[in-house]
Amino acid sequence: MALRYALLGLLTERPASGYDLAKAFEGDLGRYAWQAGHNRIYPELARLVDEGLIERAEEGARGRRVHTITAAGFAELRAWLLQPLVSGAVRNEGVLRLFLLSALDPDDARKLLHEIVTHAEQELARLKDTVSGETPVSPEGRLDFGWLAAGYGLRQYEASRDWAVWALGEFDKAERRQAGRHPAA
Amino acid sequence: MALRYALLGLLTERPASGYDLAKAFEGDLGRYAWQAGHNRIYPELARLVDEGLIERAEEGARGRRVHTITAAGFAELRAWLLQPLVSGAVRNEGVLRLFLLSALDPDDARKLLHEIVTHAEQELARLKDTVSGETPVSPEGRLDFGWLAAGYGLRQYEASRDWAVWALGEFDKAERRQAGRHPAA
DNA sequence: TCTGGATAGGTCCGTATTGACATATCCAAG
DNA sequence: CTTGGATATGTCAATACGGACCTATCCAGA
Repeated sequence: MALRYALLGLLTERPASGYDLAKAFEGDLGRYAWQAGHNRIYPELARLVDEGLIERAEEGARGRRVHTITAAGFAELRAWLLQPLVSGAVRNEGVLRLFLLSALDPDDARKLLHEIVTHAEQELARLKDTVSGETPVSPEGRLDFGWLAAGYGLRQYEASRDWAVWALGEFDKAERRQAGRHPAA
Repeated sequence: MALRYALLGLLTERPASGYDLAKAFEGDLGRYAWQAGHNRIYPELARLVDEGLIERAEEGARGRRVHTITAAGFAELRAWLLQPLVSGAVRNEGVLRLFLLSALDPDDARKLLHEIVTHAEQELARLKDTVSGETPVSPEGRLDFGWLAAGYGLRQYEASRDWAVWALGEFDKAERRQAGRHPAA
């Protein structure tokens, strides 16, 4: 159900072809929020057309077909966005790995935590550029999806990094406690 | 593919029945990392047994069958956890809504952002209790999954709240810029 | 004793999703 | 003028998943 809203949302920014939309999912949208390939997008676009939530223009060059959101489509999107906050589907392989970290022995776990910190720092550098560099408004004066997403990603990675640093400290503490309980032979 | 690792990971903490595992997904694990109902869990456990990654004990009361991770299962889990960081499947309806926020007109968007801030504050209060209250180590001296997860959730919600506050500010700025461009009639 | 809630296991069906395959056009660089 | 890469759209089969449904046991409290 979420894919259709992602598509409707993207189409409020500008009319787009399935190909354009597939590319949009390759950015921060796909990294933090929802993923979809063209194979999933084309059938869903067809359904949205059937339901009158979007309109499809005639074929352009290379069979390109541009889609535009309708008033009905916008109403549907708005209803979904404003419905009471429920934590719906959540699926994040990266975070799952973080959670399962304590299954490893301390050396492995620490190695992984250090990697997380390094990785987060890299992403932070990239995102800082995006957030500070890009013009924040669309021609009509609306904030840009990608820019908001980058701002979110930035804070997300800061949180991840801080968590990893905290977890490293906790691993150290736990180990010291164990050492105290079983003094060196 | 991730479900199996989640199950293997949970079984490194302690042997568990399918029912126990289903409950584990109702906590912070399911909220931030990966969701699964018992309808997905039972078939996957059967597959893991077939592949020799876990072992299933005889039936106890109410047909309860306790599963234990094998050495092979642990090796599989470890390999997955230590494999180079790739951003795998990500799916988060809540974050998607945040990203699509700028599709709304400023008043609606602001309303939603305020809700996000309120909601985040509530969750923060709950998580602060968990993180500060619970004993951080298992009997064998290993850090508790749930506790690490709560620590992550805490930082996550802080990031969400900060983002929403930042976004609110940006909406204000954008609106003031628009007002400047089209002075009040 | 009986009843409701928690424990415990499971199936089935429709939809969502992914990976692989397939095709055609446009265009710039060699 | 040809070739490779980007643009563009699709299908199909296999798997993953979620919601709904079903059964049965244990036990505490009314």
